[in-house]
Formats: sequence, structure tokens, C-alpha cells
Amino acid sequence: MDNETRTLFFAFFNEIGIIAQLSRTALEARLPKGLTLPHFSVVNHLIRVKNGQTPLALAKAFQVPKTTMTHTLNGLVEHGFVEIRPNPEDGRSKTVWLTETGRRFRDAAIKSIDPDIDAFRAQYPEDRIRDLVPSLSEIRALLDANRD
Amino acid sequence: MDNETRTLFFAFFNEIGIIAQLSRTALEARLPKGLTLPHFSVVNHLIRVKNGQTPLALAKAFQVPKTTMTHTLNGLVEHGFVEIRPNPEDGRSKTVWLTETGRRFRDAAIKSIDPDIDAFRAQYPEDRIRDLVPSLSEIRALLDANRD
DNA sequence: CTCCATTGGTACGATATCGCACTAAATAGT
DNA sequence: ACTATTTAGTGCGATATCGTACCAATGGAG
Repeated sequence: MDNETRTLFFAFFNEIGIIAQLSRTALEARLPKGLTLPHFSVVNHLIRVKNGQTPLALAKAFQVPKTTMTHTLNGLVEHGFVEIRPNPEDGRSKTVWLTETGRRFRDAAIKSIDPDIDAFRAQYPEDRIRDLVPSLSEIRALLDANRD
Repeated sequence: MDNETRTLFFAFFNEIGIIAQLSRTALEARLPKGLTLPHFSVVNHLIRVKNGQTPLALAKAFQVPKTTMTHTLNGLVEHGFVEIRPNPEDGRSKTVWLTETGRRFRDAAIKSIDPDIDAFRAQYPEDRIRDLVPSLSEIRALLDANRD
């Protein structure tokens, strides 16, 4: 393979990786101690997408192994942010439901993150982000499909 | 803040996070067992950028805490991929040098990853990636600068 | 109905990541 | 020169991540 091509793709995925790392760190700095990006993401997902999802559905939504999701959900249960109930449609499965405490946690997190978004938006305009998302979404879907 | 704005930025960073995760997993599947993306990245960096860097310089290049870099370098030393020598210019510091084994590891890794890049490139053309990199690079630099 | 392959979830162990505290060397201020 | 501060690296403990093995429920084939 052409070396410049390889360098280009490495540079691309490298930038992606560093942005992921920096944004994650920035977000976690706003969360109460002991809570991580996955904790916030799951709660946010339950609000924005659908409450009462199964653990496996959540694991797939975030592209993590199911054991990792089990661990994340245990943390959320310990904090009282979600409740786990049996799945009436499948005895092997469970469902995950937000609690009022979980909603308050999410609202507080949003409130403390908003200023950071504003600051970032002032330096990198919303419209430019809007232009990037479809490309990234397509790339994400391709990588996901290529995964065996 | 406008809710749609917030959703947009969350979507953006979410796509970034998932791409980072999927690409990392895909790369690590090609590496010998026990070796991770950071291991490969450091070796690659020593070849592409500069041999004989200090651990702290490497930590900064990859935006990880220095303790994490210490851990990664220990793994590389155990595999015989790098040698650590004192830094003649600073008694507190060290320098990291590739070994011949390390070069071979890197060459073999590249060879096994190239087909994946080719497959991806067939679905998402190189030129579109080339267009994305400057924006991502700018965003990475902004996030890095905003980090206190 | 019985068997067997598949599926959802967890227990456990290995290891990656990272914050905190510490040491030793370098540097700045006086 | 002397002291205080900063800097490079490590030891250690906490915890996030993930692979393997396992169990229980499901669903399909006969």
C-alpha cells in the first residue's frame, strides 16, 4: 500500500481517538466523583431514546461487550439512577428503567456541561459540526457493518 | 441552551467515541495477543516522528497521564520492543529507543492492518477522509487548548 | 415432548487506565 | 550558595474494560 495513504488513515483515526479521549475527560470532570461517561450516556440514552431497554440493547447501542454493560448498570443501580426489572416477554432478560434520582442526575449533568459546549461552540461554529456529523455517522456505520 | 444544539454536539462526540472504539477494537484484533493500540501507537510514533523521545513527550503526544505511559512503556520493554536509556540532558528523565524487534513488530502489524484499510477505503474513499482530517485536527487542537 | 443449539445475563480473572503521593533532579529567587 | 518551587518518573490502589466460562430460558427440529 502507498505509504502516504496509510499515513492519512492513521492520522484520521488518531485524531478521532484523541478527540474521544479529550472530550471524555472534559465531560467526566463535570460529573460527580465515581461517575463516568458510560454512566451518563446510558441515563441520557434512556431519556432521549427509550426507557425500559434491555441490557443487551444498551450494550449494542454503545458498542460495548455485554459484560461491560452489566458493570455499568450495576454502578447505576448502586447510585439509585436506574431500576432493573424482569422482562415480561423473556425470562432470561431484564429491563432498565430510570428513577427520579436518575432524571435529576441527568438534568444536573446537562446543566454543568452546557457552558463547556457554549465555550466550544464559540470557537468552532455549530454549523461546521452539523456538516461533519453525517460523514462520521456513515463511517461509524461502515465500521460497525465490517465488524464480524 | 437550545436543546437541538445540545443534541447535535452530543451526537457529534458520540459518533467520535464509537468510531474510536470500533477502530481500536479492529486494530487490536490484528495485533499479537497482549498488545494494545497504545503499544502499537508508541512504536509507530517512534518510527514516524522521532526515536529517543522522553516518556513525558510521548504521554503528551497521546494525551494520556504520564502514569499510563509508564505502564505502556513497561509493556514494550517486556516485549523487547524498546529500550529505555537515561537522558544525558536531564538526570530526572529518560529516553525511549526502538529495538530491531520493535521494528519487526511494527512492520508485521502494518502488513496485517493494510488489508483492513484497503477494505475500508473501498467503501469510503480516501479523498473524503482527506477532507475530514483538517477539521478534526482543528477540533482536537481546540479541545487540547481548552484543557486546564 | 425431547433434545439441542442459541441467546441474555452474570461471575471471575486479567489487565488498562488513572489519580494521588512520593522521590530525585533541575531551576528560580534571593 | 541556599532554599523553595517545579518537573520527570514511579509505586500503589481503585476501578473500567473485556474475554472466557458458565447458567438458565428460549425456540426450533424431529
